[in-house]
Amino acid sequence: MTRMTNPLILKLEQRDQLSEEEKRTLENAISRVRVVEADEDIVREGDRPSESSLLLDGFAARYKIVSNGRRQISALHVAGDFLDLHSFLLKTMDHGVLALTTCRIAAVPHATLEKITDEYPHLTRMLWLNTLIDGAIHREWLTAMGRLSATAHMAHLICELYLRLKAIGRAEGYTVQLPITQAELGDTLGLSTVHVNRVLQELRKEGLIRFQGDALTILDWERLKKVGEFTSTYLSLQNEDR
Amino acid sequence: MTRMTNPLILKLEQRDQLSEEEKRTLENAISRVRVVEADEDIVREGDRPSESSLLLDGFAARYKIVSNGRRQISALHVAGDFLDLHSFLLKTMDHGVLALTTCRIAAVPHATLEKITDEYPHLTRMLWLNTLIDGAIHREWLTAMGRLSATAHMAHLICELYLRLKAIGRAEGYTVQLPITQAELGDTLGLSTVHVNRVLQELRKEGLIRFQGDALTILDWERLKKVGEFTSTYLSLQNEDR
DNA sequence: ATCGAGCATAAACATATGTGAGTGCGGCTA
DNA sequence: TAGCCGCACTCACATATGTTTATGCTCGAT
Repeated sequence: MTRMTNPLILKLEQRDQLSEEEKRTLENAISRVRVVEADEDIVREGDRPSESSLLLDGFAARYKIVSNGRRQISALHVAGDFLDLHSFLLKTMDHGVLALTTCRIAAVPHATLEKITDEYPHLTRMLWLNTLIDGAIHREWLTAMGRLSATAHMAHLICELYLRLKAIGRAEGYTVQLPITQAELGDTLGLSTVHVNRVLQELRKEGLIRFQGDALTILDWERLKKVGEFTSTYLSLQNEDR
Repeated sequence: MTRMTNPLILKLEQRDQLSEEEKRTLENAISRVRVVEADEDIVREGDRPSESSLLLDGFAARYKIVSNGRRQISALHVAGDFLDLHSFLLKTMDHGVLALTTCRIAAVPHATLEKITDEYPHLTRMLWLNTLIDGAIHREWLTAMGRLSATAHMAHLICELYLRLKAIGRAEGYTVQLPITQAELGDTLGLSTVHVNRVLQELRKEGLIRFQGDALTILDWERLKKVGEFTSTYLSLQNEDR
């Protein structure tokens, strides 16, 4: 993996500058890369990982199954995201992580993370920041789920995913590849598959999006943002001293 | 404030041991204590705090207002919780924090936090852990909101609050003081006030809880846990090396 | 070239939860 | 002591979303 293509570094450098040494440290932190096929578990609930998984390519989801077999997805992840950085300190996984598409995953040993916290304070803060952004996204999803209509919630999610994909260079104009089924979107939004379909029809009919196959195009960014009551503050896309 | 009563230290020591020096450092981190009355804002959306607020006593909530004036509470906080530790690295508040009761609040300057990250790696990890637990709670709420019935969701919340209050020594047997109105519970669960009332009636009728005034008593812990599909893993109440 | 699997879509119907408009209690405040 | 205000609680009715069942694509496998 060359430095230029490491999506984690890309992600962090949008939030603050990294020194050459910090970048080198991050690259050396990766112990091995594996491939997980779509629909396979990357980490399971109850696991106590000794390393954290960094998603290099593909789409993954954190999820939980409740008693009647229903599933809730609590996070969607794209290249550059850590899938379970929290397991470094939380130890036991309270949810599973699933590959939505074929995923390339790098392993970062917890021992290495501990060493980073001992020796590289600023890099430690940047990793901490990474988990704080996850938390900010959780809060935003909670608000959308609790207080927005299904349509607004979907619009909100689409805005977020578009910006996150754009931030790692995976948008072409207003089009992104989003290989996520309507059932998976339902599990993300807390909706039934049928209702996801209704809501997508509505967004299409309103001329806000096009979504055929995996290609999602935002046709009217301003109106979509308005429908989804979306503001991007919580994604911390600004470069600041941290 | 004497060491014995510092609820943050109490909280962290349940998760891992702290050295005397770490405890002293935490205590010295507090620059001043203020009191905020019920229904006042502690931090506002859009603020860029230069210090983080540690709740010493009282109940507080993180919240967001959406366009039609509806409110969603994304976190409930009790003594020992940081209300906006994340603002140390996220910089801009993407939500507000509100006092639900009279609150005693200690200020911890971000400059002090930065110094801690430079000099005390283990203490840094413990603060990071603190925010990771917030994140774990968010994920659990997402699952409950998306995939549990209103009744189960309420049961789940009650189980969580009971354990969190017990963990800081604020439970008497199965009774806790919970000075939260039904409207606030609705904003937490994403429900209307009317439905909160229905759901509480049901839990009472089932003999699971008693809730008069502020006193909440769990009458049948096992069945309440079952109704709310509650397991406490996500609260990280175990003591481990971190 | 055919088949099957997975997925998007549709319609009819069911229901959990929301809305609007009240009542009444209990505790402050004057 | 009276009056008010916030809060718990109720009822009748409205609706957003769920459920069940089915159809027909599309694409990969054989």
